[in-house]
Amino acid sequence: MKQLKDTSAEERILEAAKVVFMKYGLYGARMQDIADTAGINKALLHYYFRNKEKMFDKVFEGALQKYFQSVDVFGDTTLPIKERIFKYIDNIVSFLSEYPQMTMFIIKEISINPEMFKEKLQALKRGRTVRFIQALEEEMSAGKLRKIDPVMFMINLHSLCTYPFIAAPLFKHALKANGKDYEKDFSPEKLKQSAKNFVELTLGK
Amino acid sequence: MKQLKDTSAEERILEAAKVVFMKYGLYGARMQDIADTAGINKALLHYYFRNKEKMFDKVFEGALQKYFQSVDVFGDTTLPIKERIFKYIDNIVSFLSEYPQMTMFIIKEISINPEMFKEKLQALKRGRTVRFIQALEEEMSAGKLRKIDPVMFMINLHSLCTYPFIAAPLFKHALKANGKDYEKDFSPEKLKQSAKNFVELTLGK
DNA sequence: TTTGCATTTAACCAAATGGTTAAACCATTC
DNA sequence: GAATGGTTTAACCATTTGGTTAAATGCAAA
Repeated sequence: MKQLKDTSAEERILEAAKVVFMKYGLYGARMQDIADTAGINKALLHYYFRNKEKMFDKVFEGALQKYFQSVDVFGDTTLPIKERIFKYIDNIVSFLSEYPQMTMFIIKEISINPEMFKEKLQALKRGRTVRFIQALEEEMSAGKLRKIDPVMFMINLHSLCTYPFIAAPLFKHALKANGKDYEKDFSPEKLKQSAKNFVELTLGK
Repeated sequence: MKQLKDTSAEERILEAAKVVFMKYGLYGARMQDIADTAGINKALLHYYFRNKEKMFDKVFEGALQKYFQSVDVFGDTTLPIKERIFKYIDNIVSFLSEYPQMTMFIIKEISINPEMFKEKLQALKRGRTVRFIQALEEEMSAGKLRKIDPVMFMINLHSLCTYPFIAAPLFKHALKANGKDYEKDFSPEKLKQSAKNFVELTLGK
């Protein structure tokens, strides 16, 4: 089992909890596994974070915070629409390059236990997405953007930016067959460019 | 001849195992939970499927089988390229409409325990994807399709078809704010149409 | 040096969990 | 009716797991 060191115990525990919870989820994660990964005794976990759920909460809250930070740019009304979209692409792809498991973690845990996170989710969104969709519709009506289904556009945009990270293990496997180097196809820069192409292609310029 | 009950115990167990394993994964799932869901005694599980891992194997094998069935059409060289793509879109979207959690289940379990599934994955793919990408490249060279990065195209195509199901819980939450009925935006038919538009747009006609 | 406090540990504990066993049930066959 | 064999169950068992406790350690202030 991999160990983390060279930081305070509390930090090491949180970092280890992040790793283990992301991999196994709330139910699948084992306290002993977290302790081993952090390189400390199991009792320490309970000293710093009363119990498993409280520890999970800390980890999940941090994850949500960081995740929704990428989406916040949609609400920045000082920027023109397309720039907001491009910034979102840069944000989310860079973020997921660092934490490729984040999307699955958040979605899985929410779908397992929706009640647990209702308030937290409610606090994070304040109609950002819905308002942005309205802004899209307005520009389409004004003839500044091609008229398409704005909701489907948003879904597609998120899909292009997010799924490549989720499915990376499968893709790598499916594409590994001849001598070609497919790692480069997952480079963040290529993904960003591809998503931006999609935006230009569908919204017109 | 033995009379089939409308649902035999064994079938009910497998069905319950599917539900519970998909939700919690191998480590997170509890045998008692599976037994309760199936409405039988816990010992029955071990009677039909020796142990947890063997039961999981059965479930996972079935999942893989069904999942890769959707992709098989890429290898059907009797069909023109674009028709293969369109058929894949129809296949995968219809399949995921029925089992929205399938993608996450497969990817999660593989990423947790890659060794466990190496052989099974190896058996399922025989360069299908790689050969299809070569076919794409040939048609591009022949001027029949617009010249784009074929690997990125495949990644994008899968993303558009798959991610909407994965993220449905999040999307529904993010979009639920005014009186609009957003359920229709997740209709399989709309998704298929949107993915096909993407294909036409990027590969040219 | 000693006091006080945060940090750390080994040793436990009760409950949950995967798994076993032996017996009961029940329809069919002899 | 007895034997057969697949099906079902309650009662167990050993291990794992989340959580507790009391004592040890280190360290900074008095």
